[in-house]
Amino acid sequence: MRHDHRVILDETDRRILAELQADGRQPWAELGRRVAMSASAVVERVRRLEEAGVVRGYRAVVDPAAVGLGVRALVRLKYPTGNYKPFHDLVARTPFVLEAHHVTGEDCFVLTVLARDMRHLEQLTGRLATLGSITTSVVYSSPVEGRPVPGDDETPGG
Amino acid sequence: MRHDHRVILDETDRRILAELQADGRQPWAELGRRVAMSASAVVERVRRLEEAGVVRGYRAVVDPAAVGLGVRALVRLKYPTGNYKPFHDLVARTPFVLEAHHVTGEDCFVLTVLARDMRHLEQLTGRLATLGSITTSVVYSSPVEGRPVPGDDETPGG
DNA sequence: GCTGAAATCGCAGGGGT
DNA sequence: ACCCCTGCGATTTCAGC
Repeated sequence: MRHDHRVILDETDRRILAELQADGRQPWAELGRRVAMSASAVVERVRRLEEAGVVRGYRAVVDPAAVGLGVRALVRLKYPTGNYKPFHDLVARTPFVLEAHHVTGEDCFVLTVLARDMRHLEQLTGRLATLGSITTSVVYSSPVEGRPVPGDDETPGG
Repeated sequence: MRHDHRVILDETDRRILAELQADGRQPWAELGRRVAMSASAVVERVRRLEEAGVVRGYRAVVDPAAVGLGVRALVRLKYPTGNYKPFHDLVARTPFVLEAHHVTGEDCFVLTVLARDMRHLEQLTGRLATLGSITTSVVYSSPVEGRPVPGDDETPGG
């Protein structure tokens, strides 16, 4: 659970990470079978990966549309000041903001937002617009989503 | 595992989803304790949530920086034509593209990209730039990340 | 990293409200 | 529709090697 320092992974570690990103709930015994190790050995490796901060946890993947949040949007925010307090306060009490990234470029922040419908999105963006100038892009579809973090040596023809 | 049609969730379902998004690997017995139900009852509910497409799976959360991918960027792509084949082909064989969203606005696509370092990012964006005009924003930090999908009635003072 | 034994869990079947 | 209990096989865990 400590630092973010680089960790050296061998081939088995990478296979374990790929497996756990594909199915985070499979039994250790099953995972052991897939990477050709005993259950106890695989558990020890996973424990070390967690300890090293490589594996940060396990999460169920929930489909927003299935729970009534059918609209997804990316909101870019041009934030005028260096006082980030109002920004943090607003996103902290707005659970529909799934992500907020501080980025280079003209737009200081990029947010990923979920909304029930366009009316709800209008309301959410209205609140965000009190912080600064925003640009909203509504997501039509996501051709790529939920890809696993690749192993650090992966370079498949490109 | 069926359609994306709306599903009606009660309070218990929402608590289950919150728990499984916080720790997707906890034993059903433990989850039952937390929502005050027997293990078998909680398993039955989770099975139904999976069946309905609300829970799409379980994934380990891997820290990209810990495996040597210390750079994250958002790449906006102004795609000139309606022929999406070259785009899909390129992202399909580029595992460092974690997400690709088709969005409204001037930029047709927004991609989330991981890279080992700036040199690697330069290489990746160079490839993407063959498809169309791009705008790259490098992520400094992510004040909000990995938030759970909120219950559909959540409106906490905001 | 492997084995082996005890505790725990997962999974079906059956039944109650 | 929803929930609980029981039984058995599989899994987890922790010891020692």
